[in-house]
Amino acid sequence: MRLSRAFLPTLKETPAEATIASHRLMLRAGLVRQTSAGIYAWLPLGWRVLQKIEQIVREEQDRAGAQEILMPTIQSAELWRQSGRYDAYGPEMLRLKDRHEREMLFGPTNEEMVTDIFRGFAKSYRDLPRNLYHIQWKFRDEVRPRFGVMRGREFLMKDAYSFDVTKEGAQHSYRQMFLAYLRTFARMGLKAVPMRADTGPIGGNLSHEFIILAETGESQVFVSQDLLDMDALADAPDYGADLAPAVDAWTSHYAATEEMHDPVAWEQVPEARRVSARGIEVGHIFYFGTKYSASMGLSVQGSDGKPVVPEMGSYGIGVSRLVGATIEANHDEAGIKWPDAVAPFKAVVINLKQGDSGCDALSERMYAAIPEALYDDRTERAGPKFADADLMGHPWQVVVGPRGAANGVVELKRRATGEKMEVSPEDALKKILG
RNA sequence: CGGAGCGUAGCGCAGUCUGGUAGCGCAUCAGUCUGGGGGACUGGGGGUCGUGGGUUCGAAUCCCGCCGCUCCGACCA
Repeated sequence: MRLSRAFLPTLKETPAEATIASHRLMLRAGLVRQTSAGIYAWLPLGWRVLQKIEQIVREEQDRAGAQEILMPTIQSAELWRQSGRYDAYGPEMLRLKDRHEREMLFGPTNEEMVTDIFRGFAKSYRDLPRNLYHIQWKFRDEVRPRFGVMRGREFLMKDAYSFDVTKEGAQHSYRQMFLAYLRTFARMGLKAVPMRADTGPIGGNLSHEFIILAETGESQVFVSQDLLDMDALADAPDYGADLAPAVDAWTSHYAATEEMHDPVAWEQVPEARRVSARGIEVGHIFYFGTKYSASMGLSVQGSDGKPVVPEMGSYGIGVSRLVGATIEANHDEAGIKWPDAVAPFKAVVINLKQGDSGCDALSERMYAAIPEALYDDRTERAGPKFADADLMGHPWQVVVGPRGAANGVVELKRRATGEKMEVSPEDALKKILG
């Protein structure tokens, strides 16, 4: 994409409403534009990141055996009355009426709907297990939206729902998602820590939160360094095998949020290995048994001919929140430092002298050779180009200036480290594409 | 939901206390010069002062209602 024609509006000054780093940078780098309290429009740069994250989530869900569907944002109140949650959910649920005065709602989550869909098809224990997920916009009418997309009212979420015949089967489904989540966040360049969680209003009795560490996180967390040293991508799980050992390896180390913190157990962790930090919740998984299947009349015929009420779990990832969380974990004073996997552009080619034949030719050549490159072909001076490149946070900056063009070299800058090197165009491409 | 604050040009703000017909920086447009970290000069354009009402000869400014947004706390994917 050529910057001279792109809709990538950056701001020199920070809009007054933004107080935390990710919100400030998302507005300044032109990722989003706020349209109401807690509601955002996604501009090209932000939308690209959102799609990158979504795609990683999708690939890891599919790999773990979940199947993608797409359920609507608007739901009928009738469905929620069946589970008893229509009255229980409270003012966080946005309720509306259609022209026939039928009560509707903008879905804050989809347990009822997916159970309704599933019960329409599943008749036999042979139809289980299944895990269905979708990536869809949710609305929760937060009392106080804040921190930009990190606590918005409308947000993009991946939510998966598993159906199993037995508790053991449900545990297996839970573990599949547990491991899939670790891989998902690791691929995004984030260090996510699973922590035992309170089950909250969704119910059930087995739950973990996935929290990434960032200085500006909203909750206090306590975690053993041993857990932080583990590599989620070390070996790909065999999702069909017994996953208990793999999950146990992760849950055997101490990790807790402030609410679940156990000072006595914490004392058992060697002092040098204790890490006390701030965290941002980016995922949450639950096993909740037959809470919805029972209340909504989902049952299948078992191998003995008798009805079985499926065991369920639900698994959420805050996709839009991850954009903010990634920035919280990867930025400096000048701007964003995108991890390669989610960067909106792989590299920016900065032409320092637009109109100079040498610079133009070399820049065009670099631009053509790099897939997903942004080309800063504006007739700006060097200052604004460098500033915007740092602000937008492209992993690589390919700087083409008159001197370099004459000598056949470019300057390559790695945004994450600040490292700069003068290299031949070929070596630059090798590093970027390699 | 308790407490506090803010709405004036695209963004950041001054002007409001003490009423007299709207200003600064950045951005933007035209031109000239410049050309490796948000450059300089010259000349332009752009504002229902959130909104409705009231007071007044006269309201961005005073009074009342409403709307929107933000911050702190409680709550929460």
